[in-house]
Amino acid sequence: MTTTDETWDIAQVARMSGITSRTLRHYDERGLLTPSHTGHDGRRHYSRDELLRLQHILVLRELGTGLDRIAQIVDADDPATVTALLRDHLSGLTAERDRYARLAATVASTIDSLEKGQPMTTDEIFYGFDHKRHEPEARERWGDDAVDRSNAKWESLGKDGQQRHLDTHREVVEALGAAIRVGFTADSPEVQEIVAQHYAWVSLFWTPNQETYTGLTQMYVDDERFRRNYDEVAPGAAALLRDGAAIWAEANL
Amino acid sequence: MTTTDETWDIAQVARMSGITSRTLRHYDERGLLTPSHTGHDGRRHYSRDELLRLQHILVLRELGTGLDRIAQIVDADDPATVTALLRDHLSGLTAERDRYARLAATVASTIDSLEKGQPMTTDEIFYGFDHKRHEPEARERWGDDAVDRSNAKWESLGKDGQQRHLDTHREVVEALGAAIRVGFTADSPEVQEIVAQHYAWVSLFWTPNQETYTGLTQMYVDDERFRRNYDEVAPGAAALLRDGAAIWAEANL
DNA sequence: CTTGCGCTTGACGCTACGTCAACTTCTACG
DNA sequence: CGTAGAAGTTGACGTAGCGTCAAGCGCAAG
Repeated sequence: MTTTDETWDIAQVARMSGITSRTLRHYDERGLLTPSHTGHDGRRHYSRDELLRLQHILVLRELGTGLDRIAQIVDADDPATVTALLRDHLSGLTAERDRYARLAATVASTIDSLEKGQPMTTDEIFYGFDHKRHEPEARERWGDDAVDRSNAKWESLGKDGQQRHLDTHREVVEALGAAIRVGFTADSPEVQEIVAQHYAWVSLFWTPNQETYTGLTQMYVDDERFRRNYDEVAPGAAALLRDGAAIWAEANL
Repeated sequence: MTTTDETWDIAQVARMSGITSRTLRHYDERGLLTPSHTGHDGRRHYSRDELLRLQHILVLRELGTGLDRIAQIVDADDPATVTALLRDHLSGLTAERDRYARLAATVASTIDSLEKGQPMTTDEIFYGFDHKRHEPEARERWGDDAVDRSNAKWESLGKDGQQRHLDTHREVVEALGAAIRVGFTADSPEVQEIVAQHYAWVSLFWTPNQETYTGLTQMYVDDERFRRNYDEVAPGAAALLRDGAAIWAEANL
């Protein structure tokens, strides 16, 4: 019983997370992270939920997302939005990694030209330097559009609709399990129908095209966390969805 | 002749580099990047030198260095400082890459906990999240201390001392070449003496310890750009310096 | 002659905190 | 029990790196 009632004061949270207490106070001020309760003397106390939310916030902050948008994202607690956002997250992380790889190449080039004293062409000078294209893209990806629309959609569903939406995903996963047990193949009309349902489910918040949809389902297979979610109903469910999605997407997207 | 007299106006530079004209004006204002000349109407014109300087600036900016410090760095045009700084550059870039790898792991962990609804321990929540340690370190590494001392040292040398310093490195490289041709081994007193000279040369601006010094000389071998600089005098010069440094550092650092 | 484009110089705005300052509260110690 | 010191609190102002007007000028085209 005592383990679930743990709370931490501002200094402990600061040490654990590696940010300053000032930042925590700032987040409280902005309404981004409110302490679970405040002592009679005004001291802030945080519980496990706040720690998770904070970690969520910090990951997004690392990616350069503004606090306003972070608030929108972490407040969107429906699974479809979270799934879509995390997918972008992961691709954002790998994109960053690639960006630094290109930067390293540019630095090496610069070293070369500095050491040799040889001039580079103007094209070479800024090669691999997508700087302009990178920033706006990052901001667009997390733009008001996508997130706002997503949140608005979710809100507009009402309590009932939200519950139905959650149920829909359950149904998709279980239909996949049933299809596997019966032995349907990815190109069967039955599985294609399930894929269509899944696409409709995802599309409620985010509209993938052929490429991104096959990429999404591929990730369900590649990423252990997602795969487990599907395969716990029936082994191979994630793979079946991916294979079915590849066929379906080519025909319908 | 016409090729070396090229100039570009602010809009062209902005397009090439991917930054805004406002930023270029800001850099002019700060004295960070002054146009090669200004038209009678006040219009800014940039030549090749400014483009190179700008690229230098932008690379540093990507790494999160402040404009003040960027100015110090790009104004330090001596090879020892540049060598040390670029070494840190490259390690900084790979560190960033690693950081994003760890972030990806954290994101995956978060996905897991969100999907499963299972609580993570407080340690797990912030695992791989060196956030606090990362930022200050980056700022420290480029801190006033190192760069200021380096610049001050360089200035204090005077024109003569600066030239002597440049010559010293030439001497070290050529001594290595001679040692190779004569067949001296890394543990020979002659090579050890050369290493001592090289260490003294580096130490004028930056004082490596055993680990960082062996790391530095290892990089001379690993990085093609640096290696070429040594090996063009005699093949194997970089490797000989590294091997000698390993022995020398263990004995003297 | 004027319209419009692209530049110019101020000047103020903004984000995400850092950094005092002045004050309260809890804990430790004599 | 009194008090010092550590650690929290709330304002409030400062900072970096530009974005974003506003107002004006020079030049080429119509």
